[in-house]
Amino acid sequence: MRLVIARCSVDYVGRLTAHLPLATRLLMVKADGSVLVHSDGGSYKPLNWMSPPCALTTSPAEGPAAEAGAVETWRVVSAKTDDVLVVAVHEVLSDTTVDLGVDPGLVKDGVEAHLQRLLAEQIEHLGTGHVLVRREYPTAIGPVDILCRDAGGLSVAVEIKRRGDIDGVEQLTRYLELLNRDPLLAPVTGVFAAQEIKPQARVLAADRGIRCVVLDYDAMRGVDDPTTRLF
Amino acid sequence: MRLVIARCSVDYVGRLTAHLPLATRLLMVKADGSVLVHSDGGSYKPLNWMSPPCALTTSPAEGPAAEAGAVETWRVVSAKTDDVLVVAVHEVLSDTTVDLGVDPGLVKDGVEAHLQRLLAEQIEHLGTGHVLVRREYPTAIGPVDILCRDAGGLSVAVEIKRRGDIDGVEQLTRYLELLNRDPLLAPVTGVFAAQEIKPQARVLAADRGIRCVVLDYDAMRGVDDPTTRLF
DNA sequence: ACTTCGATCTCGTAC
DNA sequence: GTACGAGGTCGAAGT
Repeated sequence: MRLVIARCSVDYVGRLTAHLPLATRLLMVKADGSVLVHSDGGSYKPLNWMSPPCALTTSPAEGPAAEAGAVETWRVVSAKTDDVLVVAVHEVLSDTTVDLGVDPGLVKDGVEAHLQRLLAEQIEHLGTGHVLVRREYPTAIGPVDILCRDAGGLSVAVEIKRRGDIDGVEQLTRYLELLNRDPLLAPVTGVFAAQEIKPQARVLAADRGIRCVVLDYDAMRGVDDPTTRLF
Repeated sequence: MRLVIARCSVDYVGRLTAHLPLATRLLMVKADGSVLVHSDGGSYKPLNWMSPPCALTTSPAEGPAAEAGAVETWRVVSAKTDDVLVVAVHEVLSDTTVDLGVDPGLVKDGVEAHLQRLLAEQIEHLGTGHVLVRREYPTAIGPVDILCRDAGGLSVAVEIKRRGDIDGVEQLTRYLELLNRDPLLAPVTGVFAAQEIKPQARVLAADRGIRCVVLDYDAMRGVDDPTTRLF
């Protein structure tokens, strides 16, 4: 990895065009050739960048760039598209290279899959008497997150999202349409379960006769595993 | 901005939990207190991070961390949530601080919003006699990009995409269904406008009686602003 | 290889 | 501020 602190201006041309006026920034060049332009704020997203696979070439500044005060021009060209990132380097304040090696990678826990497992174990959150049939119940257009039966023995298809948006309701609607063609299951009702449900999704769900259930992840995890966080 | 190259392990607990085993990485500490953990590959996204507003405190390693070989512990705590990022620093290979100042920021061009504004200004691209009613016309399930009336005074709902895919046609279909329930607007026809329309989207649109219009962004921008960019 | 979908999404923008 | 849609989305999992 190469880290350059430089006064520079940056131009990107690709799916959109973008320009960064002259300022002091961090230029990060990774082993795979990708380049990130970071400022001293914002968030984890760089101001501008080029994703791998790509190639970086540097040359002395020429023409208008040189006249504007640039001393070196970086051209980062995407290997697959015709995207290009051009950095006009005016002054290099620091330039260091370090070998980091390959990273062993990230281990995650607590995403939607986890929520699905918890709800399957605590299916009573959908109402007294509910019984799990199975998770990832297969259909021709993909698996339904959960299929269960209510206190009356009627089939209930459940779509789980971390954040309940309109797309999730559409998805569940398609499943319900399909499941209701199966005489062994029909009638199948729908439940849209999420940690948070957007008003628009609620409206659409109501219009389709789909019930909305808000899930409390922390409470569900608390029941599942009483060990609390120690940090 | 502070740049530290260090052998470290990282743990994040917040909306999910995540762990990074011991390896050499770049730790970027920004002026707003945010911390980014980058490896020498991947993409512009860090392996792990803490978004601002947050606070970083460092202390000598203690207990299990110290026994595992850590010399220093970084705790980055979010100011608004209870998210926390813990970095166990085992060895510092480099530690530099540089003052970048405030960045003047990015100038963008060519996104969907721009396309929408241009089409609203040049609504005649939909056909002679078309008149704009309004952009972002509100409905219960979200705003329609553009509502206008054709030469005959009939309502036309327009969905704009950079790339016209099947999803966009579905979206427009939902809007049309809803808008046509309004006796003051009905009958409402649909126009699917995009720089590029996929064949499948075209077929679906035809099936739904939706007209497709391909937009020439460069030409529309040329009318709006004749200055072109030269690279 | 391609598609689909989640994300500690981030980011803009309209209300 | 909040809510919602787009993204140069990125990335993983399944087909």
